[in-house]
Amino acid sequence: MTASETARLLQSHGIRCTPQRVAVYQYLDAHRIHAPAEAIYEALVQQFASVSRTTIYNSIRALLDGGLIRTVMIEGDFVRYDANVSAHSHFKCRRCGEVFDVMDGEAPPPPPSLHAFAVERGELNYYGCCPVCRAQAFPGSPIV
Amino acid sequence: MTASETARLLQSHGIRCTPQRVAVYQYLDAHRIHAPAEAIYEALVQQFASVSRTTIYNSIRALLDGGLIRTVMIEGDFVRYDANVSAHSHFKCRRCGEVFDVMDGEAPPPPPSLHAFAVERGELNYYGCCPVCRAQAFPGSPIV
DNA sequence: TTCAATGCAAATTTTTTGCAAAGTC
DNA sequence: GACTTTGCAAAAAATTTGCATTGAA
Repeated sequence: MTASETARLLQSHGIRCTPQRVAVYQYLDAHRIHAPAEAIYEALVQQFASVSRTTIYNSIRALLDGGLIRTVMIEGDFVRYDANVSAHSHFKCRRCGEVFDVMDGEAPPPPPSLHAFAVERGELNYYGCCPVCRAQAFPGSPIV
Repeated sequence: MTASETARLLQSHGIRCTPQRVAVYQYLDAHRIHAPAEAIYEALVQQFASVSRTTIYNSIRALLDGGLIRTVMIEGDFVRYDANVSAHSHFKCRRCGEVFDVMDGEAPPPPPSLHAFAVERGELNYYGCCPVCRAQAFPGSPIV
């Protein structure tokens, strides 16, 4: 996605455009690794030597408010962000820490006890050990 | 649950007993509000004037390792803890911040794409507006 | 031109660490 | 008695805030 396409996307979501905001969105869109703010900062500092963490957090907030990105609340010491806002869930490997997309799973509809609640969204996370880490733990076993 | 009953419970889970650990577990068991470490600290400081946050975090870690409590990863600036380790999910009201138990909902079994992953657990969160906050937003409407 | 965003520095908040004293088994 | 936990102080890490300067519409 080019910078001007991204700029139009932000504007169509009511987000004022700045080069930094465009770059934050482009980073998250191109690197679907559920990056935390610090990773975005480290990537953007290559392009904008003087970019600040404040701007990263400001840009993230603007993109969240516009609905262009989403938080991923999963075990870890920081909040992760995801440019994939379609229905899907996540798996976190407790060994290597990586967060995987689970495209064929999504939160079930709200159960009866939530009938009086206004439910905006559901979020489904799985935890365990990924195939690569399993292979390291049990060398020789097939990865399936 | 008395202190000695709690002490036996911790020991049966391989957790060494101290008065502070017993109190942390008792607090979480009695107050099912998905408390963060700070709330536990504020409660325990009433009983143990000299208790430290370090001890709260140490105790939490011991209880987590023993499987007596569980983390609740949901939007917010801190980790919450839950003495209810049975299958259930959570709802967070984005207006008042409260986290509700959803006893009739739980994470679905891992979908096909996770077949090569060792899945330890699933976690299901909902977000939105609780009945009380809805009533405040739309006065006069029935809470259902 | 007007209002909003950037970037710096400093503060705030949550959680972790090093270590001597005290406690558990 | 051996080893662990406690609690203090300090550090670390993530995020927020105040404010002067710059930039977008």
